[in-house]
Amino acid sequence: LQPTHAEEPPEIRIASVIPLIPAWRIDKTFDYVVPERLASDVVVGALVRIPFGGRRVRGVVTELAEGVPGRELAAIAKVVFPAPVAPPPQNRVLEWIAERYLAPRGRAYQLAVPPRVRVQPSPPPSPVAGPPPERVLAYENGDDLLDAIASGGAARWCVQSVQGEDRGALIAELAGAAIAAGGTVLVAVPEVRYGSTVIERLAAHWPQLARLDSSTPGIERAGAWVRLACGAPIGAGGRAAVIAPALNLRLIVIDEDHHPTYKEERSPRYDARRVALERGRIAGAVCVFVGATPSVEVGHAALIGDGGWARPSRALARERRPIVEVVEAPSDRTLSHELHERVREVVKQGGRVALLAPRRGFSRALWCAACRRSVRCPACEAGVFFDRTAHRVRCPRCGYEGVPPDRCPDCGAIQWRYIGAGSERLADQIASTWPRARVLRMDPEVLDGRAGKPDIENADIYVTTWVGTKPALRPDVSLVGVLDADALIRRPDFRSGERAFQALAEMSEWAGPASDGGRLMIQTAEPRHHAVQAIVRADYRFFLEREVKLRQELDYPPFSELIKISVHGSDQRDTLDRLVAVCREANARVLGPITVRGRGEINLQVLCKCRDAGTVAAALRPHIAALPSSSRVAVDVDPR
DNA sequence: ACATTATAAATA
DNA sequence: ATTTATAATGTG
Repeated sequence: LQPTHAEEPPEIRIASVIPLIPAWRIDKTFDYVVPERLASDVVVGALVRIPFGGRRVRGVVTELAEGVPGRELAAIAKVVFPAPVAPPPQNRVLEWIAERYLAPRGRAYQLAVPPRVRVQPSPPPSPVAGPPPERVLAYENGDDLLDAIASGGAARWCVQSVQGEDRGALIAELAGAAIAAGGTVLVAVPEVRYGSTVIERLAAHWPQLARLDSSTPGIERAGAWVRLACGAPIGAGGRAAVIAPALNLRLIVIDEDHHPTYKEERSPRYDARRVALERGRIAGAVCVFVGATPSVEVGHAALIGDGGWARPSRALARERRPIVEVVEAPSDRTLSHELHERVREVVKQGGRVALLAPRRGFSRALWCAACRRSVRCPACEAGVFFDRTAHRVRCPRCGYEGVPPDRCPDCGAIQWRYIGAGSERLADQIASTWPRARVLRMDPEVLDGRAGKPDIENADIYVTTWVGTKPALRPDVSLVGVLDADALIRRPDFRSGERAFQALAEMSEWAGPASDGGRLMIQTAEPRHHAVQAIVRADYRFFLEREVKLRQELDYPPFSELIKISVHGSDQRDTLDRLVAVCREANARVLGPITVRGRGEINLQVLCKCRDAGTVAAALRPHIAALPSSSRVAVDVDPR
């Protein structure tokens, strides 16, 4: 009856692969034949090597199908990594990152790829139980949080940790709850140079902790990656930890979510906090933000009941705070009479003091190491600032700019010192005021000096800048003096209030509880500012409610989502205008353009306020993809 | 006529 | 990103 088709082509297995090539031209998948010998290893999410444009590149499998190819296909050469790096539902997170942050898919998939080293697959280690819950139960709603972790499913929580809390131990309790329920855990910590106490605490509980932070060597990171992909119970690292592989993910923890390092500054410019929420939603995991000063975005969600909020009792928060004094900042001196008296008292009693001077931008003065004279502007004799990255000197008064001289014009010495002018001068001044006190400057320059760690335990007065105050390096002090809180409060940025509050809260924590003699003195011209008052009251909610109101009035996050677009020179003005038109078409409100000086070049910049950045990003995508590679356009979704 | 270099197009 | 075909420019 039916004629037999003698040459019916047989069905074969076809894999769709996204090549790991960061180009808009390759923002799509390519089909390959799966050879019989690789049939069991080529799964969705597998990292493979494929022939591509006359060479071999790596790629990630996004789809598998049985069928008849519409054209002749090349074959997958081999599987590169012993475990899939982006199995579903992980691949959906990567696709989401490519979409939201306007990156070619190949670049987004690159995030899922471990360091380039050969590793062996490993059987999942048997899960070790965590510490029993104790600290978390001291918080309001702490029991509900444990229930949420135990029962599984997507949820978001804000854990507003009390000042002085051992967050490593607290997070270990949460992780223990997830592991006890048969799930796995990823913990992200701020990426900082001097290590993370939270990771050390976790490693103490779980020797098999998969360490992904940048301080662990590449080969070990690749090992951690494969262990997680094979089902290891817990991994921890910097912002990249939120895209690490995990099987049966139940809990994602973001430690100190206000920290700026959660924003990736290279493409794809993702915000790890936002990615964590999306991954939690997709994977059905609880997303927990832990910190003493949660960002306004996280705090606002907790405030309006979008997710849970575990917080310390008011009594506990007050018990942990230092005595806080707010004084008028003197205009003629650096130390007010009140602060001067406190320092004198403490030093007399053999206690220790920390004084904080604000750092002025990234500019430093240039000093001769021999005669200690600073380089002056040849045009107007004012002191010049030295820009280390551009290796140029600039005069703030007349705008003179030039190459720094080879040798000192006064004594001919060839050795220069590049020193933060503010803290250097302050340290000299403090030392001459209290000649018998040992004064130590704790700037990054001093800490990174080849002499190793300075003797931080053997000084009476520490003089430092905001950036020099990494928690890991803080010696015990009984008095912290903030010389100029206004430099924080008055910065020209809608997050200045938030940043000021967070910085002051850190200083409050450094001072320690009043019961141990801790005292914080803040010099400011705005003693009634809510960032300052919230520190006095040790009341995060006090700050949050006022800051949220301001954000709402100005329609800034969390009431809008931001996209920042910048183009290189003013000759790109029409490119920018076209993109702005697209944003407006997508119902974004556009501020600017403004001109921004960055590293010698002048950029044009606009800021888009969007109801949903995702839809505006989707509208922009084809236009960005079609731009010639010569046009230097940077789109930053969720800028910081 | 043929080598060298810039440019665009394709990559399964 | 890299290769490859194609056009453009240069050289004896």
